[in-house]
Amino acid sequence: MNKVITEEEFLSSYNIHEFDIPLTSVDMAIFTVIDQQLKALLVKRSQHPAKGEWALPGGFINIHEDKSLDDTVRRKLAEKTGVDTSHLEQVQTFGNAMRDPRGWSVTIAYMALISADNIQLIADESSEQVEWITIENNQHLSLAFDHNDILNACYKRLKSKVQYTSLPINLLPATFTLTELQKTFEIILGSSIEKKSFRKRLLDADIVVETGDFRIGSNRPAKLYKAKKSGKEHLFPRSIQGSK
Amino acid sequence: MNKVITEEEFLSSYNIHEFDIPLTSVDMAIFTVIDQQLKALLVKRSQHPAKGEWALPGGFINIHEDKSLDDTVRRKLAEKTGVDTSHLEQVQTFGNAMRDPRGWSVTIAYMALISADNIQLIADESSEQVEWITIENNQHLSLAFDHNDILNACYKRLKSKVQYTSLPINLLPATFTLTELQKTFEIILGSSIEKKSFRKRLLDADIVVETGDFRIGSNRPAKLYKAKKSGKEHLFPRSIQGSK
DNA sequence: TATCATAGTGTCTCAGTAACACTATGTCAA
DNA sequence: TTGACATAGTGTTACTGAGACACTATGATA
Repeated sequence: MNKVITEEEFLSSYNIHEFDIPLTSVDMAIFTVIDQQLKALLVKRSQHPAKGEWALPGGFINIHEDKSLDDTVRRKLAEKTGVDTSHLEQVQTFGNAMRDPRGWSVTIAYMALISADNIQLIADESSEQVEWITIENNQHLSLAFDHNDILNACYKRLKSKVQYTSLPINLLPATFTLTELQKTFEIILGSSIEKKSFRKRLLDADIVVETGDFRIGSNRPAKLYKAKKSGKEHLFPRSIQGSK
Repeated sequence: MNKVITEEEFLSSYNIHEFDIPLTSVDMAIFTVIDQQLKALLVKRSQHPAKGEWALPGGFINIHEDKSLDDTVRRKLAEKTGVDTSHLEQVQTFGNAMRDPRGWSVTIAYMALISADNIQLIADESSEQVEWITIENNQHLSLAFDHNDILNACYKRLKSKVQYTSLPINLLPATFTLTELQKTFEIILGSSIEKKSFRKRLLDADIVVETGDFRIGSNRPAKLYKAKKSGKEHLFPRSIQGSK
């Protein structure tokens, strides 16, 4: 005969430590553009497992400190870069029995897009070195665990987003010229974009505004723009292709 | 003085049960089309917590049986529907301290698109009832945990996919007429599509082939088509809008 | 003051969706 | 047997936004 128990009774006798459950963590690809190159942040692990290997920043959820996954990710981002606001996007969750020598594990992968200006990289007890590395098509990196796959998934997401959203605007400083913005898009896209098409698309979308200032160089000054902070990422009606 | 230990030593003394880690599970929205309506599969929970409430099918990763997250999801799908092949897509991972009364928990949400023909729903020890419920815009369901949010995220993903991919073809039986396919797209999209545009788009994409058979009704017979099994979901160059 | 380099524009082409009127072909009832 | 009907399927034009590319604009510099 089965005894019927209430939810309270069930919960009071519930002990998570009795179950064989997977380890769950968060990893992130933090992207920026420096010197006309797309960069991602890597850390050299100072702790086991994979000690001494390069990996994506990340780590475990602190169930006492973090209220949500986003809290965990924002905490990790701030720990390494000091940045507290940026575009943050969940990309994909990886989970299997093999990816971590500690056993069955799940990691929720995020990508962050940040502007490189005023960034001070921070090493801490979990990482002896923190560095920007250049991301290119079809390159082979030997990262810890399955972080190659994770980085590739994030890079792929970023590349697809540059085709139909204005999102990569978050990689630039607060003010920028349209040429600088176009260059950034081209770097991610991996091909050049026709100037007029790009400008028309962008200006029609009404997502940038002139600041009134100019970037002065050794030629015609360029208007400086800033992103309109609508919060929403603009979706273009057609994807941009690039060609040359 | 710190003793330097090897990775082997580290792993041999590592015990996951010592840590405060979140519960990790998988939940899924299984979509199909029945009687010209989009349906999702719900189960009535027969176990605590949220006993007696309707919820999305899902459950814990069995770290001994499942090699990967996909294995877990496929296992859950087969347990409820008997279906073993279908379009399966990871949608979003939800994780926070509040969503489950057992404590900090993470769930990886998937959506599955299946054809409704020859489906026999299966109740088991974790669910006393299994039912298809109709999905509509802006409806309010009272599901267990945060399953409302999860279902909405999956529905949103499905709606966005119908605009620029051929993916919803997976909701139909093996053979179908173009009108039936268009109806399905319209149901998900929530608005009607211009017939010629739809047909041109679809036929140009080269993703369906005529079977040679016809659907006989009380009027002109319609050609039956089947999906070309290229495996890849076709991306249309522009999104479909719908209007009337 | 002419040259250069980069900023920014005018305008045509092209591809794919939207609109809509049209034709085609089966069933069914008189 | 035939004509109304309902749904299948087509022809054709308009519209929209990206691509191409030649053009003009404007500051620094020699």
